[in-house]
Amino acid sequence: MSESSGMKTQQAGEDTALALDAFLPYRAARLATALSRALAAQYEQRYDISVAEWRVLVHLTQQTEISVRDIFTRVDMDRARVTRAVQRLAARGYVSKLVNQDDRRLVKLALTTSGTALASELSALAAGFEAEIMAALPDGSRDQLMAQFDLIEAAIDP
Amino acid sequence: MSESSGMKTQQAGEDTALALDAFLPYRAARLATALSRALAAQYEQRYDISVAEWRVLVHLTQQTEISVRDIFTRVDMDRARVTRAVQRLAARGYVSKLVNQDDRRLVKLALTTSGTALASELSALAAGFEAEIMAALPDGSRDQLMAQFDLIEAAIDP
DNA sequence: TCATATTCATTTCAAATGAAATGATTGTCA
DNA sequence: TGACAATCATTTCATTTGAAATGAATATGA
Repeated sequence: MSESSGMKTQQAGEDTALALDAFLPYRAARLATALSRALAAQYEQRYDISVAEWRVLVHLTQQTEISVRDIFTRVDMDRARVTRAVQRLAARGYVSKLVNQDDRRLVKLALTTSGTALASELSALAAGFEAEIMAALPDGSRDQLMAQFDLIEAAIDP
Repeated sequence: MSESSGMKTQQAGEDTALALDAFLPYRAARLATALSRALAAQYEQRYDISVAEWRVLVHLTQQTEISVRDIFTRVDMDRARVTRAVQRLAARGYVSKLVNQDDRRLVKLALTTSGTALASELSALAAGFEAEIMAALPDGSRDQLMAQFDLIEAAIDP
């Protein structure tokens, strides 16, 4: 407590100081890790599923018979991370891996029966988690946030 | 291209499907990495500074003579990561490390002259980067976003 | 057709990460 | 006062990460 009342021998560049708490990249990063941690705390130990595995599962819930590439181009993970997540999921029987016969470089991924069941449980859990958080925000905040996120991402890419 | 027109042998659980593109934790993570990557691309090679180092620098711009703990409790990094970032910054002469004589367990961090100069350049670069992005959003979006982020973080913590 | 380039999934390897252990210092309370 | 708990920064160690290399398959163009 004596620390915070200590004299500052040098006031660092007042003029150039960046308000970290209002700096978008930093706040986005902080928000993302807080959300990820809080959500992961609800399923990681209970289902023994990592964030990467969870993303692959949910992605397969939306679209089945897709390749590793289909996932990592849409889901913001690199190829290696997707490959590893798929390996773990396949080893535990949640995901099936077949060679795509139309193009044998591609892998054909799909949820198994138990994978579908697991994904359902996880989706429900995730939806509940999100609903709890959104309840603390004014109505319409969700759509507003998504629209803002879309605009920001669009402003970055090109 | 033949891939996307392939038949789906199994339509995965329509009822339980989670819309990943509208799922807050996922979108926050995607936004954060996109912002972090785009910003880092502007300073990483030019100044040879990592994201962790950048955060420590900016934090020291706001408050000088602080401890490692002061940083990692506020800046969403764990102790080890802050220690390492500080080590690299100190080795290159951007940050000074002294023992706090009031409590000799604590380290007293401060920017050096060259560290202050570097932080100024980086802050200016970062502010410009952010300004470009915010220009693509309606007026007031920034405050709105920060307020929403605050609410979400508050809904998570307790 | 055949040589070359490209695409895909995986593996390799070095670096980054973070949980837990460590050593040093300070706080607490009987 | 003195034993024990708590706090701080750092280090250790096992895991995760991602860029680049690899090997297999397909596309392209002479």
